[in-house]
Amino acid sequence: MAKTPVRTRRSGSQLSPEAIIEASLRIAARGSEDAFTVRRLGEELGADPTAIYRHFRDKDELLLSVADRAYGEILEGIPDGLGWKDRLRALAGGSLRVALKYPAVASITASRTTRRINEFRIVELILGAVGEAGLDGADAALYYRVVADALLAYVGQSAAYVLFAPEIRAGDESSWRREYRMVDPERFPAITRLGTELAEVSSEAVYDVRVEALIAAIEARAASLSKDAARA
Amino acid sequence: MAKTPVRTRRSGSQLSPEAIIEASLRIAARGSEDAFTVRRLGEELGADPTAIYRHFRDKDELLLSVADRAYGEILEGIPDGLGWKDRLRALAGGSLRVALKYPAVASITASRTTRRINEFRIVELILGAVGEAGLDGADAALYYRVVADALLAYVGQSAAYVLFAPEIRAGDESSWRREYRMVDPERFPAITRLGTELAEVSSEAVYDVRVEALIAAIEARAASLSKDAARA
DNA sequence: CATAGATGTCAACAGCGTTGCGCTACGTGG
DNA sequence: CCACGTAGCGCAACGCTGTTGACATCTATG
Repeated sequence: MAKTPVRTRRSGSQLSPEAIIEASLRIAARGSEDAFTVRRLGEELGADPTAIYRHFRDKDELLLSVADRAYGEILEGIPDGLGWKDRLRALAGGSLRVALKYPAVASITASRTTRRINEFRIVELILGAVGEAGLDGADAALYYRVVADALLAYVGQSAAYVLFAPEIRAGDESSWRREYRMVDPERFPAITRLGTELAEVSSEAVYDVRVEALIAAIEARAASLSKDAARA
Repeated sequence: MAKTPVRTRRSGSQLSPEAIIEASLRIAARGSEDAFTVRRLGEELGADPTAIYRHFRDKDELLLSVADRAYGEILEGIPDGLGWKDRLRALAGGSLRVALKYPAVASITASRTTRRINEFRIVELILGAVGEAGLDGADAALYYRVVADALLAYVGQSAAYVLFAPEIRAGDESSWRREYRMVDPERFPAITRLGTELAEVSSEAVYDVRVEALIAAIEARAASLSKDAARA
């Protein structure tokens, strides 16, 4: 009784958590062309869809595992030896890149916690960066959350956007060139005046500004702390 | 032949776009206790679920209309006569409040464009604020997008979070007090050291820091512009 | 007054995540 | 070395989702 659950993989076993996670990433990488469903996953694995439930409690648990694998991919792209600012920039850039590579995963996981190894590594990375910037204790924790939530929210939003059906995306994208050009100039003078510029803003530029704003906020907090210390 | 579509409501008509939107908001306001589905909406209206399709092409169009109504609710809460910073703060606070009031709507709409009247008004509000701060042209457009995307992303993330089934949310929330307390201190020294502080960060504080970081970024950009102008 | 169009009901479809049952084949205890 | 327990998998099915087409009704208008 109370056998220790044996970890030895059966030779006859066709599936494994690893194989399922990799198949999930392959499907997720196809973006909006291929929905990430349990049935599609079974097809990809050449097995019955419900066989997945022998390896993961439900789709949510699978998703968290897949997400953590994606976190690993982000970490791989961050070189050693960077200062804290460049480390955060590399994290931000890598997060967006991986999120857009696996949008189906990123869009669902953006408001979740995986509680798995690679998430711990990213948390440690951010905490290290804000610590290097000069924050500690409650400040470090607060600014960790600011950075983490901001990155997750934005990459999740971007991922959800590229997941939309092409016709929906086309409608949203053209709105700056259509509906926003036909507003009443009396009521909406700024929109009317900046119509051209609004249509030309690139997502990359927006992302850059947001990442730099985060870094500046950390720097400002650290500076105000050292000023207080000097005054005392 | 090419009749002008008559706008007169039929007396026998039980439903109307307005009534459907209001019923949608009632359901959405119940959060995770009551799913926002077409069938549930029919029940709320005392009508057949598919009757909705006589007033909206599909659920997406309904959702955009509902979202724009919610945008109106945000605008109602913003008093006149505020400076640009306080206007942005009021917008941020109101957005979060309304998003958490109707999470089902906010979580889906956060990466969309409604192209409707109240969205225009919010765009005009933000453009006015960044203009007052001293930005114009491409700069105003860029920083509009920074503000709008940041607000949408964060309130969408928050809304999605409160929509999760209670047991999922409980797991995520307790993770800082469980899994994150049991990590290997050798590999994750910062997590180990800051475990207590990490568990105690409040979402409100995180939101405040993010909003102030946005405002600071706008201010910094405006300052660098006026410096350039003075130098010339 | 007749008719065309708008509105609502109903049944049904395809797709989703998930569960229970039955079969097979393996690893291990006796 | 054999029998047994069970892990792994396939199959059918359930309840849920958004959506469609056929049909009925009722109203405003020519």
